[in-house]
Amino acid sequence: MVGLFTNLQGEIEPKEAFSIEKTLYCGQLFRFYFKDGVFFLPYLNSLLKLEEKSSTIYYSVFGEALSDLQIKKILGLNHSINKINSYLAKRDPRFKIVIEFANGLRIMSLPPYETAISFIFSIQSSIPVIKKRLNTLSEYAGHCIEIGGEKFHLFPKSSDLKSLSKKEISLLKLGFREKFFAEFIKKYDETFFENLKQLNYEEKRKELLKIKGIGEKVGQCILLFSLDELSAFPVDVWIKRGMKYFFNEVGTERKLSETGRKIFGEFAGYAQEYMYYFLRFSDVKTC
DNA sequence: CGCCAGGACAGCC
DNA sequence: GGCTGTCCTGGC
Repeated sequence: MVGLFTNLQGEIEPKEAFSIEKTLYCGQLFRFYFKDGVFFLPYLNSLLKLEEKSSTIYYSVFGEALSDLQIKKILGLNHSINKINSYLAKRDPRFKIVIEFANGLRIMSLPPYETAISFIFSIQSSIPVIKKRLNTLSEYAGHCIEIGGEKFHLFPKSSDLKSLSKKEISLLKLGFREKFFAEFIKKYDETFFENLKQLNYEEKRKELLKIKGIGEKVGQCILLFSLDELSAFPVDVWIKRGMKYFFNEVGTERKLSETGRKIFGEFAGYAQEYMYYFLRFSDVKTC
């Protein structure tokens, strides 16, 4: 249990397009719950409850307090989305249809330690599988918050994970990812990632790629979702198809990522998430 | 049951 | 630097 419950409440009126659904279902965050029109998001020592009613966001915070400003930052509501959209449309007008379709999606600002583990778990895995692994881990080692008889588990701290037994690790069924995870929790903690924030893009990227289990794609996801690098451009199989479909570009992940960053500049990460959302949820088939 | 989806890495050139 | 084979689980 996390201390005494605070139960802060408030509301946010987004000034520009914002959709909780698009933001949560685009694969940046795996662990959230949806029930009766309400979303629950574990975030560090807090549980955030969100409800969208006629474009107002009503929130409650359980566990550790979060300010209005912090919540906006977590949800990407601090980004000037109209400016970003017109910037991207200008960089490549062929992309307008994608921007239109995904409008409302925001890049979140997530805790890097958890994000790193989440994307190590994501290697060669589908979203439901990733979610199950992360939930199991949180149930073993994370703090629990109970609301109205419903239990929610926060993501474990580095200090919790260092004491995981071999057996508990094996129950996560990580397969070949297990060795990456076991080494990761031994060698890294939250502070390591907080310190990365002071480096520039290329330095951060290099540091991440030194970690076993973090390659080009996973590294760029961590940069984009948790290390304030909106120009990162992670290339997975979807984006690979998309780059061919929209720009007739092919090549390695590294090369396509550089191409995407050249086309879309400082907000390439938004273009990447928009593209992912479009490829997965629009009717347009690219292969 | 077989088949497929999904990235990192070592080993090779 | 790029290419190839291998690694494992769960859903269909």
